[in-house]
Amino acid sequence: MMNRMAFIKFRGNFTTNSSFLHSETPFSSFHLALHSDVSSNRSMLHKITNLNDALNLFDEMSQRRPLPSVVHFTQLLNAVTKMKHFTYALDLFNQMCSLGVPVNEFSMSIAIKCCCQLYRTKDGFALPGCCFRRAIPPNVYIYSALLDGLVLEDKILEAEMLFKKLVKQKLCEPNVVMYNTMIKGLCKFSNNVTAVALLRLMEQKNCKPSIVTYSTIIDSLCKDKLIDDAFKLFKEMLSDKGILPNVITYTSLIRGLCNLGRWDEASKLLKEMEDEKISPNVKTFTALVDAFCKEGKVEEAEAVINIMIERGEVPNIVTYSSLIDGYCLRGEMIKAREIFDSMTLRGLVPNVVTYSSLLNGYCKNLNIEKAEQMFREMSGKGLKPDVVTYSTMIQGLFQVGRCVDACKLFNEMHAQSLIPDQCTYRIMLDGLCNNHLVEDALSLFQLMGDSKLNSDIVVYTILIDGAGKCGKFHIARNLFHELIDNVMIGGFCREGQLGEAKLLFLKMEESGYPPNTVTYCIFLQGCLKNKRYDDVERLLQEMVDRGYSLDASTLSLFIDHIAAGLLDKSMLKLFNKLVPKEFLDDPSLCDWE
DNA sequence: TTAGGGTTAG
Repeated sequence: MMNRMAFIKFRGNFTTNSSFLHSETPFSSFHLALHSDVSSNRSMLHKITNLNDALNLFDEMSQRRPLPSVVHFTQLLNAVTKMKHFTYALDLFNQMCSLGVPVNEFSMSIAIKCCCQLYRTKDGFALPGCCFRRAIPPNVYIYSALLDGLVLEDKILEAEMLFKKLVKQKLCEPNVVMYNTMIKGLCKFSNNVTAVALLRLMEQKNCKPSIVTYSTIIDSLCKDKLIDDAFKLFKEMLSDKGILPNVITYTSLIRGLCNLGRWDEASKLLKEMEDEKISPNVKTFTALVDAFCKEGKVEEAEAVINIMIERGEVPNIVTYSSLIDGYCLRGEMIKAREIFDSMTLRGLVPNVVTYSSLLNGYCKNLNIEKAEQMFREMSGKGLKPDVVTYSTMIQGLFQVGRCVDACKLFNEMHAQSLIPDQCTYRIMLDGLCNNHLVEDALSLFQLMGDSKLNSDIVVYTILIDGAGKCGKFHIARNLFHELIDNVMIGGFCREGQLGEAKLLFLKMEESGYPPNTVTYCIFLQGCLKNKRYDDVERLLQEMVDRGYSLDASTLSLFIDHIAAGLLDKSMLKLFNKLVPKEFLDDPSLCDWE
């Protein structure tokens, strides 16, 4: 079970083309275009498909007097952005400013988008200030670009705060794209409930949801295995709203069904989509390949690949990585290696995921030397092992009893500024316990600050089991009590039995198992969800006194309640002491008062 | 006469 947040997309670096001065394109044609009418200039801009042409055209444009209009510069800026050369686009934007081109909200929004795509959303936020100085009112395009940047960087709380601030202070009226961006962010964190609530809010505010809105939520529901809810929404979209599904909507649903092993329904849906004259694409086929491989059905997966090739679709790196997983799962490592090697012949360059798949295969088949070889090989190729690679390797080392090496690698991972996730901690704790190092496991458990990790029932099970096996029944019992209490309090809160929850909460202290940070978060969430606010402030103060902190989901709930005017703003002061610093590093976003 | 949103793997 992998945390969805761990799947941060790989960002490829582009290389600078050094043949800047040796371009084969005759620039005079672009030059001429600028003299002629606007429409032909536009068509010229459409023909620019490489960076050199664009940069040369920019040079030429900037030497002309009078300067071409901001519209022409913006078109060029956009062309560079579409090529994903964000650094160059930003550089051009700066040059535009130096040249005195009167930049407007169009060019500004492109510049902000570039900052955000480069994971420099903070710099993007500096630009609206620049907008004000230039008397450009930031509009819904600019704010949407910033919102998208926050979502891209997983700063979901800041994204929510920005969105609410925009609405509350009437800085702009969110449109369908802005709603979709916020919904995408919520879905990225599996907050489907709020995503659907936002969909309903859109309807209320007469902002028509689009196919993008529905597809985003449907995809998220499918990823969380809530396939029936996904189909409910699918039907609503089709029957009530008359919005037609496209290949993306179908692909999400087919993947959802396949991952649950509901093959018959998946194939029915595949047929339905073809009847609607919507052709499956590489991603649709890859979803099938992946699902077959996860069940070890590599023959079926290979058959799908053949069909897709017959249909003129080219399998990509994702398709083959899935196939490698399939063979690894069956222990057919020679075949897995063959697929890996054949990728290069097809012009596909294996990436971190591909390497990690094969490495995982070697670990699971207890060929640790080969796994270590892959680990070194990928570094040699300039690919940095990520959290998943490290976790896989650590697990492999524990499995062959090499605990010291496993711990070394865990430390090395820290040194590389990689943050261990839920999966890494489970592997570490399990590895230590299985190798009779329960004391070490317990100290590591104490060090795990994140309450999401601390409330992980799997983690508790590993530890209780480990402690029990080593005869440390006292420790096992303590852990068991902690777990049971947290589960019970959570259960009472869900059922609306706040009185029972509170009773148990108070009893914990008396019986020598004091509530931990997780217990507090669970109980506080219960109070908020049941609109019982009498104890909230006192509980927050207790948390401050005990040095505990609020986790992201509890904090997000608090923000919702404060924004809705259900809680006193004076509580915001307590948050400063209870919120991990990284959530509040941009004070401009937190001025609710 | 220039700007924004949704689907792929470990």
